[in-house]
Amino acid sequence: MPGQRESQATRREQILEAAYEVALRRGIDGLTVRAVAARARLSHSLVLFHFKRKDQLGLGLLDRVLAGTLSLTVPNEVRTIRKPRERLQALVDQELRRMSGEPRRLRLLLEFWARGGHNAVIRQKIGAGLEEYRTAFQDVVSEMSDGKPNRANSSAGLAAVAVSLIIGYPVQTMIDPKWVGPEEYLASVHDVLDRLGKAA
Amino acid sequence: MPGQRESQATRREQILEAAYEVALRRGIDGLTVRAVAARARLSHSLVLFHFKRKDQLGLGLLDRVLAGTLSLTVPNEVRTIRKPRERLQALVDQELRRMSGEPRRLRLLLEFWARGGHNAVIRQKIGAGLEEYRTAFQDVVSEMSDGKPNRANSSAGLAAVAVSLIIGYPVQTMIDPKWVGPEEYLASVHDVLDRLGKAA
DNA sequence: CTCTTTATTGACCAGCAGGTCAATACCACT
DNA sequence: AGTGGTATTGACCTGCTGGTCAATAAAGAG
Repeated sequence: MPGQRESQATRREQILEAAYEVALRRGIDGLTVRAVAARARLSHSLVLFHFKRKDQLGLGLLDRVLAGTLSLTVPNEVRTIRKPRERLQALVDQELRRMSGEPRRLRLLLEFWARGGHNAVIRQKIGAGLEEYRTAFQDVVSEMSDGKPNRANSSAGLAAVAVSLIIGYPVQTMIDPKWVGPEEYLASVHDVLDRLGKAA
Repeated sequence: MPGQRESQATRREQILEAAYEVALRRGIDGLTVRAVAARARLSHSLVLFHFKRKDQLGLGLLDRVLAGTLSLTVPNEVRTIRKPRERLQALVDQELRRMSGEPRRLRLLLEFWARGGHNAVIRQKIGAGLEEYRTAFQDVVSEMSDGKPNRANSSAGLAAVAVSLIIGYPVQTMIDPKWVGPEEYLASVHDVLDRLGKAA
C-alpha cells in the first residue's frame, strides 16, 4: 500500500540527505540501499526507483560531498589583500580551518578518493573538482612570481603544494587527533609560506 | 581430500601475499576470503583456519602495507649532510619519490586510512605507524631551530608539514596523473623549504 | 605400527546485498 | 466519473558473503 507522494526532485533530495547521513555514520561500506531507505523511512524499492542503480546513488552523494569540500569561495576580505603572498596565506588559513571544521565530511571524501583508484567515474568526478579547486587557488596567487618567474614559483606547483598543506593536516588529524595542534601546524605553514617569494 | 601441507608461518605469509595482490587489484572491498583463497590456490576454509576472522586477515595485511610505506630509513648519504635544512630537503625528496614510486601501495594505505575513521583498531595501527614516521622525521631535523627557536620551526609542526608535503603529491596524483609533474612539484617544495630557517 | 595432533578440504548454513516485478494508491486531466 | 500516468510498496529471486563442521590425510611421538 503506497504512502505519501512527493515530487521527483524533492524525493531525490531527501534520499540523498539520508544517504549522506548514513555514509557519515557507517562509511561507504555501510551505504546500503536498504539502510538509506530505512533512514528516509521509505521502502528500498523506492530508492531504487529514483536512482536506477546503487552506484548512481553513490555518485549523487559524491557530488554533494564535492560541492561541500572542494569548492573555493574567496571572500572579499581576502581578495582585496594587495600582496599576493599574504593573500595566499590568508586563503590557506581559511581553507585549512574550513576543512578541519567538518572532519567527517572530509573523511567521506577521502573514502571516495580511495575508491577512485578502482572506479574511473569516481576518479573523474573528483579529478574535475580538484582541478577546479586548484585552478581557483592558482588564479588567486598567479601574480606571485611577479617579475622574476623561475621554475620554483610556478603557480601550478605552488597550488599543488598549497592543496597538500591544506588537506594534509585534517587527514593526519583524523588518524590521531592529539598530535600537533592546529596552531602549531598553522604556525609552521605560515613560516614556510611567509618566506616564499622573498629574495634570499 | 587435503592437499600439500605447509608450516603455519609460511602459509600465513603465502596467504598474506595473496591478500596483498587481491587488495591491490580489487581494493579492500574486493578483499574477500574466497578471492584470497582462490589467488593462493587454497580452499577458503584454510584461510579462515589461519586467520580466525576476516578482520584479522585485513589487519595482517595492514601491517604489511604500513611496513612498506610508513617506515623511514635514513641512508648515510643523507644522515651525514651537515646542514639540517639540506638534510630535511634530501629526506623529503627521497620520501616523495619513494611514495610516488609505488602508487598502488599508497592507494591501499589510503583505503585503510579512510576506514580508520570507523574502525578503532585500524586507526590505532596507522596512528602508531604515522607517529613513528613523524618522530623519525622530527629527529632528523630537530636541530633546525638551532639557537633561535620560535614557535614557527617547532620540530613537531615541521614534521607534520613535511608529511603533508610528502603524501600530498601522490595522493593528488592518483586522482589525476597528468596535472603537475613531480619535477614541478618538487621544485616548489624545494623553494618553500629552501627559504625555511633563513633569516628574513 | 598405532595413536595423537594438526593442516586441509568440501559441504553446508544463515544473512544480507542489489535488483525485478506485479499490485496498488494517488494525482492531473478531460 | 473515468482514465491514464506515476510514485510507492511488499514479496520474491539470485548471488555472494563470512563462518561452522565433520571427514580426511599427513606428519610426528611412543
